[in-house]
Amino acid sequence: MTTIRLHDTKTRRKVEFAPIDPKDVRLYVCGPTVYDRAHLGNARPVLVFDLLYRLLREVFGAEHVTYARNFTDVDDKINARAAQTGRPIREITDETILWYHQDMDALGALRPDHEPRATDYVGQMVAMIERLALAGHAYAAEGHVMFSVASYEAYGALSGRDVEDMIAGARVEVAPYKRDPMDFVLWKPSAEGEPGWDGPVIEGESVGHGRPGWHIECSAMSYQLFGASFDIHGGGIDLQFPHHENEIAQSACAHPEGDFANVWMHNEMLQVEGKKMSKSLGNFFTVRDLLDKGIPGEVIRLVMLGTHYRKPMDWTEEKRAEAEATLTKWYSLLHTHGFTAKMVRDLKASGDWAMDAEFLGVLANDLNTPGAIARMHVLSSARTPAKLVPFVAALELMGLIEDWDALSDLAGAEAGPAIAPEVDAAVTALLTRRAEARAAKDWAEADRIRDLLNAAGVQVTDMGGQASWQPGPGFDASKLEGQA
RNA sequence: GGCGGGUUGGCGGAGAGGUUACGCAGCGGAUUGCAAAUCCGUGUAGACCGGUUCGAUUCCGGUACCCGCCUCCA
Repeated sequence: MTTIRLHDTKTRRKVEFAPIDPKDVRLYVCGPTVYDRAHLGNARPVLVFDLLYRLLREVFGAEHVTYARNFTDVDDKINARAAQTGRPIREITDETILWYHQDMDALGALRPDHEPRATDYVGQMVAMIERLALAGHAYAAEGHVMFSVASYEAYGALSGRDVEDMIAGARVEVAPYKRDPMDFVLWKPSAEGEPGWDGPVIEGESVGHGRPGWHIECSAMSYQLFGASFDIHGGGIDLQFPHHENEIAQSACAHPEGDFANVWMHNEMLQVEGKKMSKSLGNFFTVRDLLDKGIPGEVIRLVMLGTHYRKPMDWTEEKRAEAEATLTKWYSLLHTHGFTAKMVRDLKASGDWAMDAEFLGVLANDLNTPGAIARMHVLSSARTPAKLVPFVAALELMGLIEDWDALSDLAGAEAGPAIAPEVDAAVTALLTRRAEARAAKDWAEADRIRDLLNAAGVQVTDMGGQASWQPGPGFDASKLEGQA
């Protein structure tokens, strides 16, 4: 069996991945707060952990891996959006979840097995908060329930921080209801009109109407779905502190019988043309923006996987173009070798389906996707359908082809603007004249016609004595007027 | 102020203490009437200064620069 090695943030070392139960490998990833379209940065962890999910399924068997990714559907940003638009919260979160699914589906990300919504687990959160209070790790104050950081001595282990240092840094929020500046909210009161639930009962007294703090949801939901110990917890590096540190504190104190997550994985951030993506710099865009511009999801996916997940990744126009060229080349290659949905099905059924061991080994080495892509380039140099099978298997594992019936569309460059019949007729007429000139070996005239067409952005290709054409960059039919 | 990450050839981007990353671009060649496409060949780079070592781009220390987190954030 392939050995998977993963970089564990907590120990800052690469570890051999040994699941608690190989028949039930459990992966939890922090999902989005659903108040708006997912931006490109949101797509990075989705794609990184989608690939981890696929790798785990490949190695342990699809039926032995469970992937959970939450939706945070209770949050001040959502409340603000509701207040600002006058729309019901549930309508906003439902709509955003729908968008999220559409956009991530377009990137070829598999749906997780569980997508728990925070609001469906408030009861479990309340129970966990009460449990923490009973064990002396939480206290009620002014309608809030706070987690007492001082009660958990291992606090800071994940992010390598020292509580004393952080207080010295003086960037912690001081609030009157905090016993200690580092303490964080488990439950907070809701005002009139804000979403709220009956709060936990602490020392025989109800805390009152309110809503959960942000961190508790992941602790409660992962416990409900996976139990006190599970294998991998993932998310963006920006969540390492405080979100994940707080999750650990809550889970470890509420369920000291478990280990919570054995391996912690964090992806680095995304930049755009060398700069942090931000609305003020004007380089902020959503996944939908890119898709609407005609950039296929596969292209976005290949660009993302072209940088190792633990390094900052820069989204650039140049990378987009290179990824698009690579994919078009690969899809055309398979198309010309006659790959179809049926052929792939038959290959899988016949036992001739084979995963390249080197490819899988590279990928299993802490999800080295750039290395895996490099290996795919080597595998793609095979020139018979049978020898291309390892390449095809790799392409599938990378999630770069979901629907083999779409191969011909993918292979034939992106469907450009429709060609008007009169333009087609004009080009064809010129090509006919060029064919006559070529037949007469009048190369000067033949090249003159091709130059003319090239000037209008028409790409002429001579194949097997036949000339064909496609609109290329800078295609402008008006330049052909009067030339036929 | 605290914590962490990065610096690789023209560009992107990996692994590995000593032997080809890979892709794009470029250059040379095959093929083609010429092109396109394709194929073959071609690149000794590793911020700077020290140290360890028979040998370091790869390990250790320092310097410089860049970036992220510490506040909602993937």
